[in-house]
Amino acid sequence: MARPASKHPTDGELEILRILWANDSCTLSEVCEALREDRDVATTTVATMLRVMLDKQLVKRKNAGRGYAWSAAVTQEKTAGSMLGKLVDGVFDGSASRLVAHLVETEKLTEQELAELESLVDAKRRTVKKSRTNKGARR
Amino acid sequence: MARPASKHPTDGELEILRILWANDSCTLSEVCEALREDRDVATTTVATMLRVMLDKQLVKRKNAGRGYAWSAAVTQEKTAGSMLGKLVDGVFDGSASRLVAHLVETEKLTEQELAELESLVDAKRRTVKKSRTNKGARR
DNA sequence: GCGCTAATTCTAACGAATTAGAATATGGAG
DNA sequence: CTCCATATTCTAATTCGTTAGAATTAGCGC
Repeated sequence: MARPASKHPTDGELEILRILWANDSCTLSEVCEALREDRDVATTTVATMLRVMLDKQLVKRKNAGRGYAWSAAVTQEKTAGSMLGKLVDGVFDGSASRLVAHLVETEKLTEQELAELESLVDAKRRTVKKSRTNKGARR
Repeated sequence: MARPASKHPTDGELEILRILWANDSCTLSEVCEALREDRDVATTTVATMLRVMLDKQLVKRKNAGRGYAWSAAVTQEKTAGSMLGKLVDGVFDGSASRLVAHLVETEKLTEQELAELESLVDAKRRTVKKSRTNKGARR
């Protein structure tokens, strides 16, 4: 009868994860320092967030001198994938290609990115085609 | 000093928006009926959600017989765009092409979609190039 | 016109998320 | 060894999102 715990990191949690992804291992004050480049935040606030994230197993920690060394417990790739999946299902009717089409149409990609993308897609098409004519199949 | 209202539709709100996007205009009971294909929900719950969404200007309504005719006040395209932007900034370091690369790598696209995508990208590259050699420039 | 049914509004409860002060613990400097 | 600064834990306030019962309103059928 109340709000369900979100299956994905919240915005605030994502902010911290980004810092940990970029740094591999941080002390509390290092996390605080990084966060304070964007906004004002109390040390205890960050400590509380880390503890909550520890419960959710979004971060992990190990003893290190006067406190803990904090690091991410989920990878950027996995997080990106699940959040992307949710967005695809939620607003693009489950169609990933529609999402990409949207990006292309709204010009969020530079000429250079479009070029890279084209060769990426081309390469992928060839490997997919090859694995299909073999035993591979899948999907 | 507490949680800020999210700038984007929540999961529950998105569920309702999807129904309204697909139907253009609904009565309360039509929304309920559509929701109940997925899960159990009380009529008053839906009514409350609609009222909250009205405050946020996610939906609008006009008088129609015994109640209101409800419809979306935001387009699917605009919503998709802002949520996509948030995801790009949040987990893909602002790089839309990295997001697409992720989709391609993790095989979320069928061979047919890859083909469509390739011609889409190709077409876009040509129009971008053309407008750049002319006065257009923009961005 | 009168009641039944559906829609709406009012009210409220409760968990999740965010924020941070107060209290406590502890490693390192001197 | 003692003190200090930092890190952590405890506690709590506040708001949002989600859920729905109770009460009220208002067409529509007869």
